[in-house]
Amino acid sequence: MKEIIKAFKALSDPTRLRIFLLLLEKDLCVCELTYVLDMSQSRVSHQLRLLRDADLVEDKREGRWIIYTIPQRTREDLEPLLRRLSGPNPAESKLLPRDIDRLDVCLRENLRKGRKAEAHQSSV
Amino acid sequence: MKEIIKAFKALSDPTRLRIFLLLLEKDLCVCELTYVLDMSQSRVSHQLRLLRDADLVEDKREGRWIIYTIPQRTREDLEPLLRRLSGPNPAESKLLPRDIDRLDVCLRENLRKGRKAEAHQSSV
DNA sequence: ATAATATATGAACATATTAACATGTATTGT
DNA sequence: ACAATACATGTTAATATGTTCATATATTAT
Repeated sequence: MKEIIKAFKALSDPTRLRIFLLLLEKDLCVCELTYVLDMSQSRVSHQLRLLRDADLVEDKREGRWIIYTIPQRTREDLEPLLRRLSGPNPAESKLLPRDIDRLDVCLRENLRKGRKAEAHQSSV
Repeated sequence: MKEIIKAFKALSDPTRLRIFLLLLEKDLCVCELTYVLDMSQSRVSHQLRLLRDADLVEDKREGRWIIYTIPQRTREDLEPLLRRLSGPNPAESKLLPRDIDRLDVCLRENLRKGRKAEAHQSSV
């Protein structure tokens, strides 16, 4: 029962739910999440820790980055519920449009490898 | 997204999760819940309100009592998840043994109709 | 080695949540 | 009408949570 509560609690905060929904779309490192969410790195790290403590995400180092992932089991447990819960169209992701946009930008500009996305307003 | 958060938040408190799990087993009135949980009536009422605000339970007056129910839709959404989440045996209820016991007593003694369970320690 | 990048963590503060207590309302029984 | 039962609600105090700021650690590049 403690584990159930931890899991629900972890997902009952807007910041963490946004992170979780983003990770459902794609594995991401902290700096990518920081960019997409437009929040301080420390804030993102803190919340990632809680998600990890609740066993909702896993992390693995990959060179300089630490990539966060949702384990398959967790995905199977929660994805169906998230699709069903509230909202007129249960099929579509519950992500904020804003987060979808910034995730797109982040992936197109290859934030992780290229190190050139600091000024993402720049040239084509 | 706000609704999702409300639902998760509602289930992320031990008191409310216990109530929810009890209601999954059987529709109950406030005084039955108060007895089973062994808590103050006001505390139970408060928590029921939050569950209701999160659309996780419904209430209907029935004579002197107000019966709390989990709507079918909600049941379908959450029962599978609760069965899967953590615990060696996903099939069994996640209820505390203590709550199971007291629920049994409560139902055997017919707390609602009989008005005789005040001193449940009493005679046969 | 040193600097730069990526991430984690600890302390302090503000805010939100929970529980206890007192009290209010609605229904039933006499 | 009155008392008793069932339930709800407002207020306050204790506790938990989220965010920020400062700082620490780990990896890579030079």
